[in-house]
Amino acid sequence: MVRWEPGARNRLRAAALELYDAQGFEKTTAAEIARSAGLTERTFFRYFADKREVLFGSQSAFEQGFIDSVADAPAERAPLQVVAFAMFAAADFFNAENLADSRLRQAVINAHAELRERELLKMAALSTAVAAALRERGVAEPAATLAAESGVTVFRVSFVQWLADDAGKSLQAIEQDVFKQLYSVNAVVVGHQADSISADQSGGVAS
Amino acid sequence: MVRWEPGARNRLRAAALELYDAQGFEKTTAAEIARSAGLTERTFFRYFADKREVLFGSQSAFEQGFIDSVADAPAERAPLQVVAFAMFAAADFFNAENLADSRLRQAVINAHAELRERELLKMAALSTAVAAALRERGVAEPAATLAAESGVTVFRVSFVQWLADDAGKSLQAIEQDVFKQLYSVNAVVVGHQADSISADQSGGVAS
Amino acid sequence: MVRWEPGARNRLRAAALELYDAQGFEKTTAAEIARSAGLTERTFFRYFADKREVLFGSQSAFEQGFIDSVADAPAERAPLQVVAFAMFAAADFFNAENLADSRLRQAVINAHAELRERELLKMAALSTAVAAALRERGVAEPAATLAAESGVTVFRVSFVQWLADDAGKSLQAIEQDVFKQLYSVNAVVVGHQADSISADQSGGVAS
Amino acid sequence: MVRWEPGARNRLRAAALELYDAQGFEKTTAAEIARSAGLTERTFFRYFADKREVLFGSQSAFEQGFIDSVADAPAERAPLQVVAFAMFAAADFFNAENLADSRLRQAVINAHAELRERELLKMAALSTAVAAALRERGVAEPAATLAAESGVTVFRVSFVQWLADDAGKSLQAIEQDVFKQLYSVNAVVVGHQADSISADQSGGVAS
DNA sequence: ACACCCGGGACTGCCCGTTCTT
DNA sequence: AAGAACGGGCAGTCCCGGGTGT
Repeated sequence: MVRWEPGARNRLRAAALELYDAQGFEKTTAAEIARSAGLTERTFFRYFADKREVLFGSQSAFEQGFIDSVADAPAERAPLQVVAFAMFAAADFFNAENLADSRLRQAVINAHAELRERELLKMAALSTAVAAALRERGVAEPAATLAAESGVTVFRVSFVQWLADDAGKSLQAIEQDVFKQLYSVNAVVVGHQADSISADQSGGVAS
Repeated sequence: MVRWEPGARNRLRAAALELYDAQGFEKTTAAEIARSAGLTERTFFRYFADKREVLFGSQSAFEQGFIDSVADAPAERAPLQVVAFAMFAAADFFNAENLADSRLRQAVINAHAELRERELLKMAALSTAVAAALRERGVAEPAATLAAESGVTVFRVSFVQWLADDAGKSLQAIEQDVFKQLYSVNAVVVGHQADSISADQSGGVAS
Repeated sequence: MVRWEPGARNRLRAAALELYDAQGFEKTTAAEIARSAGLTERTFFRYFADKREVLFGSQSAFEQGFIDSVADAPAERAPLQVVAFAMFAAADFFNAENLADSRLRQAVINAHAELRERELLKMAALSTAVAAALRERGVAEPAATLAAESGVTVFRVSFVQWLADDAGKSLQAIEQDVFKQLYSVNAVVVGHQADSISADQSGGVAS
Repeated sequence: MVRWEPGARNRLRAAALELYDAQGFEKTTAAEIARSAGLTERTFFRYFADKREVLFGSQSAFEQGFIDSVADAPAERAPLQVVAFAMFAAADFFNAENLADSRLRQAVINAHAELRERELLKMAALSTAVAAALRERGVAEPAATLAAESGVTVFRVSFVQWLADDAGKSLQAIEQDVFKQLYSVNAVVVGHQADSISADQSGGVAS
């Protein structure tokens, strides 16, 4: 007898996802979801803080894994490498088995600005937590925040590719590719970038 | 053609900011804002799509400047330098005159998750637009998105510092510093980062 | 023990009828009705789909009785007689006890086109249901619809007379009279009506 | 020389019909109709009292013809025959040329209860006017009302058939058929109907 | 005759508190 | 302890109308 996850919660989540997909997020009322799960609207809101949260509550394991892995990363790594390590470690929360579910969920989110907002908030919370974990490791600001944000950006870009990819490439493999791309983007001007930038500025933005 | 900013809009914005600051965002009703501006709730929603938008509608000039500057950047620049150029160019939308306003506005936003959500959405829209502008310049994906996201991240970190800074340092100057930091974060492993990362992974994430 | 006074629905209905009568339907706001019943506007709309429906929700027992009696009518009756039977059977929903209420309600309805619209819709729904019940008995179209509409028309005319009548005549008795009148109206030309009509037409509408 | 495009009313009507048909009546806003006609919402309401009226304003010629024909009917006719005469006379407002338009319009009306309400009100007004015209001819109540309602019912039933008919039968011809059916419905019990009805009642509704 | 600005009210949906029942 | 029943409060959208300018 599992007390932790009552059936009601999952029934609500499944009903919500299906209805959001079928008729759109805004056209689906909380009462409708509840009815479709055999419950009342009031009960829906006892399980989920709001109509959006029903799509976001289940990612906490991934997020926790990401954050914990920052602490568990080998010492002596540069901040960005620590984030990469954690990101790779957490990648197997998304695998071939839940690819279809992830695609459906993401399609629903992408279709509605309200849901995008919530997703961005979750991502921002993740990157804030990662930055905090980096500071715990002794990384100073703003390096911690920059590394954390960069890592989360790589994850997002990779995730989109993973969903779109039909060749069955793993999320981890994609992350590695994207990470290399990030280095390329930054490496172009390596060595003199800071100077060239300020030089640029003095000439280019004569305010 | 838009003739002139109607006074009603500005009165509503000012009233909203003041009330959000004084009693909190959620405790302030739209009717209250409107009344305080000498108008009705109905008029409030004619000007602003929702209660949050009243804090975000006025940034479009900055955003447009940012995006346009991407197109106007000198040729032969690396993507990240283009973004930096645009960011620097747009920085003077925030100056000593509106510092106090910006601080107040940001304090209100930071205090409420709902407003943070909207801000994140605006930032995401900005970075999407910047990425598109980069692609117009011939930058391929995912480099365009990575550069755009990195640039917007730098802007955000810089903006926070600018608001916190009491020494009167300009936003542009701060942006230059943060940009250097971003290069540092990425440069640590320059030359062998990609290999070291994949090597890391094969040994480090054998879950 | 009880947090709210019971009978919210009835209180709302009573308050609405009184206010509609006193100040007119349009000049009465839903918020006003609710306030007058010790409730909020939101609750008013939870009980009644719209501001008009508050005057029409309670007739369903009568309508159901009307329809059911069509099915219960003795076999071997002509369609119009079946409808008459059902109409007579349902007549005792309106008696001396609720005459005053019915008069007040009807006065309010008659005074406002919006309410007349709704009443007509209810009557149309009734006659549609009666026609369907007739078809269940084997009556073909368009006879079923014509009989149902005729019956409902008789009911309406009778109802008006019943409300206006000060002699205390029962609705059923009036219905019988009106029904006879309907036969008279139709019987005048019995035997040659169809021919005379078409003949009429060829000569009469040639212009 | 003309400052505005002429025919605003007709443009609005056409735009409304198209939008009501394409996306439904309720999902179409007045602002949308106006925009689609190159006008403002305010102008829409200057032409049409409400959103429904845009579908009903053009029938007045038919209604006037119907009513006038009651007065013009040959003397010495029974009330129901007078109504029939008028109905036949007015029938040529609906012909093969406007059949398609009528079908579209009716499909839109049938799809929305709000529009059905308004149509019923127009029909009720018509039958009231016809009854008044009959009284002018010396017909007493309730015969006038019964005859008028019966006639309008026949028209409605006929109109539905006309719209559904693919054989190109004229409205007038259909009206004649339906009128015969009405006589059949009433004639079944001719001669003893009144007595049998009251007898019925005394025995049949005693419960 | 049309534009724009604004008010006012109907109505719906989200989200919440409390009470009663199982 | 879960859930139903009942009601409140506010956001937000739409219909409709008045007023003013051009």
